[in-house]
Amino acid sequence: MDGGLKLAAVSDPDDAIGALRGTLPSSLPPLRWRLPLGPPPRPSISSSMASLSSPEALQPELWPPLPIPSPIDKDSPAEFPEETSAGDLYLNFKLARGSDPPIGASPSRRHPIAYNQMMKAFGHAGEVDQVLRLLREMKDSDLTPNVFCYNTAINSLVSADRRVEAEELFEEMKSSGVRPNVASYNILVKMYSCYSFQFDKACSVIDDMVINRLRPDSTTYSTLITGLCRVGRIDEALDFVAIMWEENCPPSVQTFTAIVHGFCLQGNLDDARRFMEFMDSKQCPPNVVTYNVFVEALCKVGRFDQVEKVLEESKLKGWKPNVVTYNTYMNGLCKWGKARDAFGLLKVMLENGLCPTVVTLNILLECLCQESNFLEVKYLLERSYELKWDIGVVGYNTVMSRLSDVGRWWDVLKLFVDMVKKGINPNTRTFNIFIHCLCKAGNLCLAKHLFYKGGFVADVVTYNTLIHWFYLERNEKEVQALRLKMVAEGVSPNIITYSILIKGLCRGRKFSEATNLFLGSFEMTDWEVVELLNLLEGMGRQGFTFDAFVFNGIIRALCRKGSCQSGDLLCLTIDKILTFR
DNA sequence: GTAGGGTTAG
Repeated sequence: MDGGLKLAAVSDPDDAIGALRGTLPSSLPPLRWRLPLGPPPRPSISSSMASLSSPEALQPELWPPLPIPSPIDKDSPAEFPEETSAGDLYLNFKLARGSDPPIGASPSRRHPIAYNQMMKAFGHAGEVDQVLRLLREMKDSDLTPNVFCYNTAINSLVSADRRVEAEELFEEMKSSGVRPNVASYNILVKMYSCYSFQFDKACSVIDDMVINRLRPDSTTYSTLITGLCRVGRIDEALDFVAIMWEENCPPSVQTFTAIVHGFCLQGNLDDARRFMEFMDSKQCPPNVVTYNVFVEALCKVGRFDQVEKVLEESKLKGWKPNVVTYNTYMNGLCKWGKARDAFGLLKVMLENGLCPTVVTLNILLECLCQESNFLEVKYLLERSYELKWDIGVVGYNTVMSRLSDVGRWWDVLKLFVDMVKKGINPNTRTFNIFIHCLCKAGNLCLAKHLFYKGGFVADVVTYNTLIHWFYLERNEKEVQALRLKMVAEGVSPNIITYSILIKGLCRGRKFSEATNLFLGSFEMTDWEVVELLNLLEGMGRQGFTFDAFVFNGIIRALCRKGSCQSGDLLCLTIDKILTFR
């Protein structure tokens, strides 16, 4: 931790944490690419096409006789009057989904609270531009946005990963005379800790809080801990747990769940389980969210026997599986090709009084798509409107993505039109699929036009897609323009970006020079640096040679981000460089 | 009565 936050080393107030720490992994992610923990590969495209060309190949047994859920009554288990087909099942689904406000709507009551409620609803629906429109509308009239309104708007920008705008709006709030409160700062901490993994900046925010006489609270620390755990820096996360105790701000189940999640992300299920036992011993037992995290990790490695055991023991352990638990379980089964078992879980959910949500349906849709069971999918899509089955943008994206994978561009276009006709707003991912589709179909020109004129906010995937295809065309001018726009828009590159750029530069035989240039353009997170080193290591094994340009570039990038002061990452890099030679 | 932290789908 190299940020400005000045925290004296605290003696660990809890021996158990200290004892546990001794067995924990080091704070940096493992040096080598981790072995994929995921499921076996998807079915091949050729088998997909085969199933499409012969309807007999459809497997109706994928839709086992399923019960009709009775109207939702959360207090009593659903009844199963009779067996029915999949279509009838969906007819009876009541999706737990509130309606979103229509685009362009304004609150009828001209009051900050009314505005804030609508802004929050738009933010929840991912309509950040609508949130900003309402904020401007307030400012343009005689209503002054208060700290709640600003917090809502900044938070929605952060959730959409529009970090530059979030920072600007925070400054605008201050210059408008609205004093940020603890929640405002916590939103910024979340941005730096959980979205860009710039922990030094997150700590600077906490410094600012203190300077402004605001005391970091449990949310502040939990947010910081969440980010650290997401990049595998569990040891440092535990340091902050110790600080929380020291500061009389005891960690909560949220704090601990973030740590369990950290272990799970590393595939370290033993420590995850031990940490859950530790939670029990601290009278802060794991709750349903903690168990959901654990169930997900078990699913990823295909330990469904263990999942069953965890569910069986739930009553004994004092927690109740919820919809997320079952969705997670179903998703795991689908990913491991156990479609039948996943569909079978619908019945179990209903028996337990849980109603499937739009997420459940999207998981099952994805399941069908993975099996390229497009006839079944098509049937559901065509009838979804009359069935009142709210498939939503995620469902459409799922199907469009898979259709794009198998080269059915025309069907992607038809679905796009279909969703727009139904009033479903395409999102960034929809555009990404569309752009990817255009690129694969050889119409890079139209893809570019859509990117610059399409009126949507591009994310890192959009940039990656276009950079990849322009590189294949050896169009360095467009690549350069995209890189500059990416920086200007505050879109952070991810490991895929680095990978594409390095591959592209190698193809252009300008490896050393261009990599150096490239490394100088971006600010990298610790995780990205480590992954980049792994990438270089892999390339080294394949016979690529590196020179001082490359290593200078990495070290300069590290120093730019301030890592030279902390030393750990720098030492790691230098160690790595020595192994390359 | 309004804002911020842990989990699921594309």
